[in-house]
Amino acid sequence: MIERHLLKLRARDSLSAEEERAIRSAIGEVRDHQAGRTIIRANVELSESTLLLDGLLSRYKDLRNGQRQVTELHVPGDFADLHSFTLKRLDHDIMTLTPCRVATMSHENLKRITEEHPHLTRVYWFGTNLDAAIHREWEVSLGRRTAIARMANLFSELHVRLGIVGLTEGNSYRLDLTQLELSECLGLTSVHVNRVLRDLREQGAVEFRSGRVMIHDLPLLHRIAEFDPGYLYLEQRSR
Amino acid sequence: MIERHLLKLRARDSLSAEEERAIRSAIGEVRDHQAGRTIIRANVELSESTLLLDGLLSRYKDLRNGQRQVTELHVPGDFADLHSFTLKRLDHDIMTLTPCRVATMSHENLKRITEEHPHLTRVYWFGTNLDAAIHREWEVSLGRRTAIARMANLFSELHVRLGIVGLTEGNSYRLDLTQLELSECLGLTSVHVNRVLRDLREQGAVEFRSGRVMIHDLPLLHRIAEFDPGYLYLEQRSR
DNA sequence: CGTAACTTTGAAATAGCTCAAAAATTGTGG
DNA sequence: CCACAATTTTTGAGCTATTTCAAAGTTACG
Repeated sequence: MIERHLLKLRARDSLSAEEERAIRSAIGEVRDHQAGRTIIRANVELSESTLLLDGLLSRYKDLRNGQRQVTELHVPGDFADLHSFTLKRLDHDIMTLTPCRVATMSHENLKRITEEHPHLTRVYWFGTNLDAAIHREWEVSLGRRTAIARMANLFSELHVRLGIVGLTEGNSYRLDLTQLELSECLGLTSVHVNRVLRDLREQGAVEFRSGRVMIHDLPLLHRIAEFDPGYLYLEQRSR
Repeated sequence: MIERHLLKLRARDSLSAEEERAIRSAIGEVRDHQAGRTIIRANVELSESTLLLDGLLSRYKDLRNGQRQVTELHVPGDFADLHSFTLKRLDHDIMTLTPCRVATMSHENLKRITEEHPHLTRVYWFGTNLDAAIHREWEVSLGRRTAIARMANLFSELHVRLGIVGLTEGNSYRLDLTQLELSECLGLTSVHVNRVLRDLREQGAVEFRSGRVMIHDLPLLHRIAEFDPGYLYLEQRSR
């Protein structure tokens, strides 16, 4: 059930059997949500964090004029809101982009982990710091990269993150987003996303159709993106 | 010495005398740096975190074409790289924008804190989550806001953050940045920053001259920015 | 007091946006 | 499995916020 979560954690640090047991016993209820539901609202006091088991989640903020900016996408194995443990409430909403299965971990149980498992605490702290690193890379994309490089970056990032949890088939993966949703990640309009996708397709780098990303030339994609996976911290830390 | 750091922490959570003592005894060496120096380089293994006592620091990433994106500014009382404790290395550089005084806290001492002070650990974990919240708000600015709203947001954010640590004089504060440096925060060119600053000045909202921000109409500034300080988590959490 | 760094302004260029409509795809009830 | 409504994708044409390039002022300071 939490296999993908363990895969994600073990891609960066070792976990003892004891720690794995602690995680398993901290997990609570499992829930299913339909696509397109806001499952966590900003500014609501929270008493549990949500672990994504299956599906795609989006952290986003809406502006008054109706524009939306997605600040991070979550793939299976990610905590959607581990940060709510220390923040108590969120500054953004979280919604399902596809049908999702999630598990909860109460803040009470997380507190127990901080009291009994210092190393596991650091592993989870690392997890939220990884989210921040992803935010930073997105800031760079949004602030400085061209539309095509932003798109290429997003596809590259998801290729790595989904690969870690076994959700890629070689250079291809499911990504059930509309072009409008992509545009909300990239700070673009959906019309422009459409043109950028055509451009990437015609260059022979990637194809995005019917909810699937097919990378035809990974080095080219990385070149267009100026992609450096360093910010995903794939190396093993030694406790 | 670490008074501003304590002010920042206590704006969000209570600290026991014991915890304050633990922080004080974890602090190491104090160092001074000239303006314009990169004091922490991406991808270098780190064994200590850096607490900013005085001055302004910038987290930034450079692109191959020479463009730069700043991902966060740090004010006195902030840890510049508390995240290096769990990340071990950074995905970005950190430089001084003004002359700075910093103190170090070794990762060894931080590790001891995670083992002996679970609540203080959560307070520090909160600190890195606050940085992530700031990143998210910048993503929204960079992705969706107009140039003038971005500028107004940055001035509003710094007004709050500097206020917490006693570095504002009413609606005015020191901000020793060039227009080029501002543009690197906002994903704009320095030419456009210049025009936006004129616009804000002519509207009677803010004036930025000779390293000082003078807010003439705070409600107007907030209105232009669509500023909501919720993401700065100013309320007290109850342990 | 000279020089480097920074700010300001102008004019032309452009990446990405807006508006609008057509084409394709997907989902649904019968 | 079909028909059709809704959603999504695609394309076109004109527009605008911001950039680029260039040069002139201004400020800081060694």
